[in-house]
Amino acid sequence: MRIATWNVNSLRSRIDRVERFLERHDIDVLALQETKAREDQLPLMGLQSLGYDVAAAGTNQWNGVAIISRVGLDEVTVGFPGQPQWGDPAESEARALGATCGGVRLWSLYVPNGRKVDDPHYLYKLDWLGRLREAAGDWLGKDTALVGDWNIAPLDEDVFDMSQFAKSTHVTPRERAAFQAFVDDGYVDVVRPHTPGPDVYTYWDYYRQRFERNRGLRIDFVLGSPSLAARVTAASIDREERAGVGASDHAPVIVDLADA
DNA sequence: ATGGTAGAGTGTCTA
Repeated sequence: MRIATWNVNSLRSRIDRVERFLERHDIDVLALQETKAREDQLPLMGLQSLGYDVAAAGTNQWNGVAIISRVGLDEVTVGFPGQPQWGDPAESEARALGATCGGVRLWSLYVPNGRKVDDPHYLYKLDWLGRLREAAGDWLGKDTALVGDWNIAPLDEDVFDMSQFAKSTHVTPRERAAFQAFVDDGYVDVVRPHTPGPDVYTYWDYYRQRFERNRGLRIDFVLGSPSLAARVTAASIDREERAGVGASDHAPVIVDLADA
């Protein structure tokens, strides 16, 4: 089974790229973030004609998560137990969607950005991650994948220039500790071992031709429970998808799983 | 410190 995660930065504006991506890589399950669409705005027809079911959460113009699957889409859950709220509850719920697809419990996660270190959104981000960790502890014994845009660059090597992030979110010790806590609990970054070398980035800002100059961040991750991590046979970052006119600012991350 | 680009959708907000 081949799963993928992609911060698509608007599903409606990029539906053609999404459909081509699914076909090009023969994807079974795709988790999306920043869909920026209400349920009634989802472009379903092309996806369904390709054989996929779609589940989504999101009601505003900034967040939104979805799971697209052709191997089953069961036990769909909007939000995780204990998930903190921010503003409109519907906005908060648009950041986590769980579903069981082909025997794997998959969570499409859009971790709060945090905005600025002195912004209340930063504390919301830390609280959100802590609550997710509490909930995810109960899923360690199953085939679980926590995938999506974590809005954290855990290591200096995940950042094109650390000096530019001296006062920024995404790299602070508290955010990195919040990420590391999942690893300490037993969740495994299943992609890094399969992407050796310096080209680890998954996100390049639209500003200042950051992609063309390869000035990126690694903030999109697939964390697997021990039993899921043991099934991983391959993983890659689809940098091609970030190129050209009409690209998202994130690249998709792809993971292959052996049969259970 | 600010600005640069993109997407939501019309006046800004978010990233």
